[in-house]
Amino acid sequence: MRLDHIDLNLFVLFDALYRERNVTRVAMQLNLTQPAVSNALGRLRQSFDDPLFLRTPDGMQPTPVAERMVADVREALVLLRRSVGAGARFVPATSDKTFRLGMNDLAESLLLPALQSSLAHAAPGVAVASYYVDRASAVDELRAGRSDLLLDAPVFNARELRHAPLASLPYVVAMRRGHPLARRKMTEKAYLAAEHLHVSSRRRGRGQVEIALHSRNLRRRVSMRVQNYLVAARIAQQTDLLWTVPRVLLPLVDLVSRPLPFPVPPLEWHLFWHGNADGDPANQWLRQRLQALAGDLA
DNA sequence: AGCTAGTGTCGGTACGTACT
DNA sequence: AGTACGTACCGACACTAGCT
Repeated sequence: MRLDHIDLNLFVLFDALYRERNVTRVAMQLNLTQPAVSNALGRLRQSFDDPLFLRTPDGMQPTPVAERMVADVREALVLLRRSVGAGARFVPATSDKTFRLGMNDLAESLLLPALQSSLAHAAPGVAVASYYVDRASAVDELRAGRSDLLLDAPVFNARELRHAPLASLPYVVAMRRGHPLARRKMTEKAYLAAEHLHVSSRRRGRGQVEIALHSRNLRRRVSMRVQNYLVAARIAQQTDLLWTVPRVLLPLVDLVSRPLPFPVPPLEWHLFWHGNADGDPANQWLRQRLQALAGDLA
């Protein structure tokens, strides 16, 4: 394949199709018709002598050749956009960009209301879409540009990612109003004797509390494990389960709290993005916004 | 330099095909 | 039947060669 025989715009289409997995949506994004995109894909297929994307019930799935190409294509597009000036400037007041964020419902509850207020003033045309992103696919999400930023504990060590600390959230023990343990000081003995509620979107894996207890050869009994914080709050309000949560959540729920009777490291939130997006002004702008909002949380 | 005809490219419409 | 991708064909446009 000779580069002088290929229209470089086809790589823009390739990038969009890799992200969207849908020819029709790509056509709308690029202001083309579906057949125009289909024809362009045909030219790409001819150039690379590979189908690149296969039609499946789950959309247009990339072939191994496309998978091998995508990181280089995206990197090249970032460099091109930077050098030709398109995208080199990000003007929040006039931008209609949609930022795609990966975060759980705790982060959504704590950050998105303030982010929306802040955007309404500074960037009225900007939209935000938040998704739950599985840790196993997090690096792929960022590499493919399907997500702009991810918010999670510092659990990723892929060299292609960049990250920055966002917030450090200390834990407390929360429980319903009128709970028998709400009237007195929380002791380690009382904590360990109680039944607990735990929030995690993963099927297995120990949380921060379990790790802290394990280091002291202690265990607690988790009798209910759920995947989102708003559900957990309702359960805690209606049962005697204790819920060890970041203190910052308390203003959002009708629960009382006590200090933890043993040391547990705070929940560390980091912001992750792909190295390709490191110099992207829009990505930089949103990172700064989120860091400012997270600073207000603390 | 300006005009014209031939050629290639690309995106459009219309329609076919596959799948749910 | 509805949705989505691929194909056939057509027109617009750009480029080039040849002619005046």
